[in-house]
Amino acid sequence: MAREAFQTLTEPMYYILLALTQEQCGVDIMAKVKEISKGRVSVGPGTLYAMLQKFNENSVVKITRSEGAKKWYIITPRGRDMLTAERERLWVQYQDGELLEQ
Amino acid sequence: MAREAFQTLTEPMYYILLALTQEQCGVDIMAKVKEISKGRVSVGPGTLYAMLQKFNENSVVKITRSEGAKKWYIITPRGRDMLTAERERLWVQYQDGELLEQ
DNA sequence: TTGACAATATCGACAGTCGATATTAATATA
DNA sequence: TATATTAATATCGACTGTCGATATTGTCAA
Repeated sequence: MAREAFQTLTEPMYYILLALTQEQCGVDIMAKVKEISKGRVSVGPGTLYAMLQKFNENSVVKITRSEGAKKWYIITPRGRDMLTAERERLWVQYQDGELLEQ
Repeated sequence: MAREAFQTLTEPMYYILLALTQEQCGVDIMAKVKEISKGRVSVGPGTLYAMLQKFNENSVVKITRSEGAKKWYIITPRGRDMLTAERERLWVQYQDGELLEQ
């Protein structure tokens, strides 16, 4: 049986989904990721468009409209759930590192 | 030019290094990762031994002693710095997800 | 129509993950 | 001493995701 997809989100995935809490087209997502991460993270086109396809196939994201090749995306409820779960996981992982302080 | 190694640590890497804040051999690391993560994370041998080699080559970890094939490892100061940096990154990424709450 | 541009899509090389399996070494037992 | 058992490490191949370079597609202005 196929392993559950997107068990833990990678950093690019996380910021792509965060960007898609508002409708955005591809290039806007790249800009938005930079904005949300205050310049720390940048996602290249190879990663982005491959991921958008995978996310779309898995109903994590959906296409809202398209003009020619240009497409707009937004996160789905399922995607939001994944994002929330991932955020909690980040918190737990951060907490598990507390033994560094000792 | 080679890209800087270990820019962001993956979840397995993070817990392996956390386990190595005390001297451990391979199988003990696997057990320790489970313990630290309260059962949430488990690292298989394929991931572990490949990573230990890479970490060792990059002075993230060092071998303290060996008996036959069995080796003990511990984190280096460089490894500790990486772990601290990664922990801060996790916190930042968590914070960047705050816009989900709005 | 053509040229420039904006946006999306694809490509190949690479890093890391994973469980299954192989190898190695120490120990127990006949 | 041989041999079986066990514990631990090491390797393998398939797979997912990343990345920047490049190709493709579509739009608009001249």
